Order: sequence, then C-alpha cells, then structure tokens
Amino acid sequence: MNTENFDIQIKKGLLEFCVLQIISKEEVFTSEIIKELYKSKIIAVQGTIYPLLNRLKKKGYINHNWRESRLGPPRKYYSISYEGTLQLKNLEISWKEIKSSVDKLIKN
Amino acid sequence: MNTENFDIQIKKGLLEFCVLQIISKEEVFTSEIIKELYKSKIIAVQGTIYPLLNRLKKKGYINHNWRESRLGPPRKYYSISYEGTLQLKNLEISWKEIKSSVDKLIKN
DNA sequence: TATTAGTACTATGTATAACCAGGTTCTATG
DNA sequence: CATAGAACCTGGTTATACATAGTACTAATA
Repeated sequence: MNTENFDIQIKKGLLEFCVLQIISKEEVFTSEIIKELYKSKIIAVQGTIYPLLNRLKKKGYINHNWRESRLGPPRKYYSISYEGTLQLKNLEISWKEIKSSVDKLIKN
Repeated sequence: MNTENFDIQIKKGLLEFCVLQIISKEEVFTSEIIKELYKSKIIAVQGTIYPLLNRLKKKGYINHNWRESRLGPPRKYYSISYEGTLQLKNLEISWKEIKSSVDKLIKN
C-alpha cells in the first residue's frame, strides 16, 4: 500500500504554483528554490524544476538576470513579473476552491 | 489570465482520491459519480472517469456488480474493497500533508 | 599548467493521467 | 423497424514530473 504515485501526480500543476510563490517572496536561483520546497517537505528534482522555470518564463510570469558566483558558474536569479503576481492571485483562489471541494467530499 | 490548465493538471491524482471517496460512501455507477463530483464543483467527463475506474479496479481498490435498469442498458455499480479503504486512509493522510505544505508556503 | 571536484544549467526519453472525439450495446418509444 | 437516450468503452493528444546524461564555468590541488 503506497501513495507514491499519488504524491507524484498531485504535484502536477501544484508545483508551478509553489515555485511562483517562492519567487514572489524574493529573488532566488534554482538550487535555492529546490531547498525552499524541501523545507516544506515538497521533494522536486532539477529535471523537474528547470523546465518548469522555462515554462513560467515563456508565459511571462517571471524574469531573470544573471549574477556571478564565487563558487561556480553564473546563476540565473528569478523574480516575479506583474503578470506573474496577477496569475498568482488567481491560482490562490483556485487552490482555495479545490481544497474546499475535496474537503467537503471527505466529510459528506 | 486563466487557471484552466492549472485546474486540469491539479486533478491528476486528486480525482482518483475523490472518486474513491464517493464510492466508499455508497454503491454508485459512473453517471452518479460524475454528478457527485459536479456537485462539489469538480468537473470531469466520461473519457476521464471510465479509465480511472478501470485503474482502481485493476489495483483491487474497488469491485463492481451489474444491475439491470429500466431506463437502458445494465449498470456497473462500484463498491470499495478492503484494500481500497486502507488506501483511502493513506491518501487522506497524504492530502492533509500536502495541504499543510502548500499553505505554509503561501503564508511565509 | 593540467586535473579534479563542485556548482549550475540544459536536453532527451519515459510514464502517468486528463482530455477530446468517436464508437458500441441495450432498452423504450413511435 | 427506426430512432432516441442511457451507459459503457477506446484511441489519440497533450501536459508535466521524473530519470539520466551531458555541457559550461570556477576554484583548489598536484
């Protein structure tokens, strides 16, 4: 009996929401995002997060600028755009509605 | 600005949980399941639910038995199995943890 | 200088699940 | 019969998370 597949599947969509949340708080680069997610017990790997960030960028929800690092190659620091903040608000509303729907189903 | 794709993606995994919840309450056939979901503002179509029920059946979480109907062809009535009830409990725990994780991210 | 390790970014292929569109079977009704 | 409606099923498309491998840059060490 395991919930492994459930945990993977439920990330679809939710993860984008979470990453947008993190970026909206402060400028971060990819490794920091993964660490922040991990703190919240959301495990995601590079192969997931890099394409996800490219999607958000393509949609115009985030911007990035390169900064040098003493410990390796330059880093892409991401920040949220105006459109991103609007989308984030919509996603929060959707998230609340979904939570409410599912919890009602459990109780009834 | 729309959350259509978010709404679709977040269903993945969640929908199976919701359907298992509905079946655990009473024996139902597919159309009733779709109506119950709709009541909770969860829109799902036949092309989604029929394969989903077959997956649950394959995993041994549900059983079904045919019953005749006066209004058309026989109906497949689904009921939850013992393994299904165990899985449902695990999914509820997972769901609570995920809710908690995401909500913490929003607040911080 | 050359090599190695560590960090950061990118690309390719696979699996899962929701969707759309269409098809089949059965019953009742005209 | 033929039609309509109800219930079931299937094939193809799409989106996203994952696994894996590869590239590029910097610093430390031999």
